[in-house]
Amino acid sequence: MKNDKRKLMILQAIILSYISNPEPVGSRTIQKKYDLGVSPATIRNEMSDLEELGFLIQPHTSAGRIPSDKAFRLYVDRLMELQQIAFAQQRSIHNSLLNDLSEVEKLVENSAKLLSQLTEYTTFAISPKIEQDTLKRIRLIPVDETKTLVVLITSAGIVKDFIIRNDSNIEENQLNLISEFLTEKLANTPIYQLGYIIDHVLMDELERMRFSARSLLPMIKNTLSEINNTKIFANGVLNIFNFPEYQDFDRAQSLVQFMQTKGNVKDMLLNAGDANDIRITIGRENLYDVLKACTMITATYTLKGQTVGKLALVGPTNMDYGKIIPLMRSVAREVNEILAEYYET
Amino acid sequence: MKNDKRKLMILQAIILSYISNPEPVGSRTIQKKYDLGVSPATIRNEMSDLEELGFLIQPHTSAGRIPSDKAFRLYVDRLMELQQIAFAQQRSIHNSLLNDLSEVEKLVENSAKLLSQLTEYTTFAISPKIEQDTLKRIRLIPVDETKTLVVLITSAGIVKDFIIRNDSNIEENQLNLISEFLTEKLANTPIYQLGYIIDHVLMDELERMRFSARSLLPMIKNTLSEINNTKIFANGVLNIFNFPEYQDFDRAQSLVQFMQTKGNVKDMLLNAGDANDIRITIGRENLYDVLKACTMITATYTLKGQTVGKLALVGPTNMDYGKIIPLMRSVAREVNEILAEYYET
DNA sequence: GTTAGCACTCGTTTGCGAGGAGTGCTAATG
DNA sequence: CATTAGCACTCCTCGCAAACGAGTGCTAAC
Repeated sequence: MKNDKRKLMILQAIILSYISNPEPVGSRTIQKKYDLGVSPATIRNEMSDLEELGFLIQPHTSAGRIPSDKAFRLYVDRLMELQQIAFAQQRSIHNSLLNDLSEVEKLVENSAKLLSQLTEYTTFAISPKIEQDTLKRIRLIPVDETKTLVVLITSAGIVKDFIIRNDSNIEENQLNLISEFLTEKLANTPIYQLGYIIDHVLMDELERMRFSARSLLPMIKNTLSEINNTKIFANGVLNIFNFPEYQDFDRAQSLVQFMQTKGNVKDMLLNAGDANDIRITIGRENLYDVLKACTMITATYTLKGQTVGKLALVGPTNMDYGKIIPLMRSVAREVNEILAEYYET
Repeated sequence: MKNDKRKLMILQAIILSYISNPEPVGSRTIQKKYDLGVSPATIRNEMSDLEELGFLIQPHTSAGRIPSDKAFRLYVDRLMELQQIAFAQQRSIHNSLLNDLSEVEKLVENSAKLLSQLTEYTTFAISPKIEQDTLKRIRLIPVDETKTLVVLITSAGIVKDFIIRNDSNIEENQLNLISEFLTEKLANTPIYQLGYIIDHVLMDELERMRFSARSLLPMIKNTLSEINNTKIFANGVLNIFNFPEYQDFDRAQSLVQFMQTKGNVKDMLLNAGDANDIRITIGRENLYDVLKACTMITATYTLKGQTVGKLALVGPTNMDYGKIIPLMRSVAREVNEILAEYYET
């Protein structure tokens, strides 16, 4: 097979045809659209061989053939030509991502949204886990008599804030003192350890220091667990209805249902594994049943060598890989570069 | 009509049947399911009258009849019986909403999400506009050498924060001084005026005061416009595919398309008008063409007499009003009570 | 006024034949 | 001996007509 150039050419022609028009491809179509210098009969013979080899599937006797997952895998690995991204588009991706750098989370969210717009497929992103990150600064700001804003800044420059309620009014000065105290005590502590430290180390100290605000600490501790929630961003879930494999209403809906459930998507992304480059899983290669008619492409965002987020694209197995892959790569690369440039400190 | 009790009973029976099963209702069905003590022939005569009066519609000669928008309007206004909400459910709504009180925006967002889960319909919420609100406090917090977190707190207790970049490192002390200065100067200024004041009043003063941070002000001003964006929260847009009126793929998709566009939804909600109680628009009563096969129910969130947000539910015209309306009322009432209790200060 | 009876309407389902796209086999060809 | 023309065969799709049935509207009887 590896050396049978004509078979590969025919397979490629079939795949190209199927990508641009998701219908079974017949031998005459190949001859007409991609003149390979042989007659339909010859092509038929080759197609028959390709089917035996598992690269083609015949929906029924008198239909043409469609490429199998195995064929797309071969195509992606060896046959495909990646399209060049236009400079203008590259630039527009870059600028679009620079639009909101306020938080890593925003950047990740926007990258997924952008990719969905560019490809018209479904995309997901998972926000950075800050558990491993260490605290850099904590600040308490009065909102009103009964509410206090807690702002956490991690060493990766990620900002998290939440509001807690106090039993009684606390003076701004007090809060400032507490902020300094907490920052001093908690700086460089990994986020996931904050709760423990607050419980076992700080509570006593605060008492001794006669801060009036001892009641604040448990509130802060309780909310800490929530901010650790990794967020899932989903875009263009509805585009699934445009996938050729999902013209069947019920199937599409069950996939949509799956995608709507954040837990599923989270598992899916976390299971996708890390990789330097993008990673492509085609059809049955996917772990999840509902995805076995889709191709998923994932990329990893890293900051200081640590994985801080992931990007995933879900599309039909007959997507235009030559176009989609460079787009995905481009978005992922830009994000990683921006991360390095603006958040490395 | 008003006095024709039997007609009303028959109409009600037809509506009930159509609510539980969205298919044209025939005279025999009515007789069998809702024994009214008369024969199908009699019912047929009445149905014929009801059709003439505009309450029933016959899809075609040999089909049963379906209730018109006018019929649902009558049903909602005069025939319907509201179901009691179970105490446990009431309680679960209450608790669910109390879950995250950190921001008014969160509360509003969660209320819509909750309502969508409870009803399995599509819901929207629009977040409070803070333009009219006044600034209470502004605080600058260093994130790292090149980034500063700006936290705004409004007098309604709404917190907005964003990150700006500085040209050069600014000492924490400096930032504290600037925070105090800005808070002093800008407190009680309506949010929408902040930009103007910064430009025309503060720039000079800062200069005189020799703060090193003059460059921060333009950045703050530029970002102000963005945080003013009223946010739209949409939930369960996909549930539209379950509406009986939208089994047609293209129609459903055009509605979904409409709903996905935040601008449309924003207009829709703002046009819905304010009201103390919920407001129901059925079918053609809706302004928007795409909604003319839907019922929209809206509620208003108020704080200190001011509208701070809105909640909307979009479902099929044959929704179970007796169940949905109490749910919607309950969620809206809970939110308003929580607003009054926790944010009134 | 109510109702049984019945002819009539019209959408839906079912079955069937024609049409057509495409294959696989066979035999001829260079 | 690989290639190809020719042709029978398969099987899906489309269109159409007949059968079906849910429901109506009218009429005549109660």
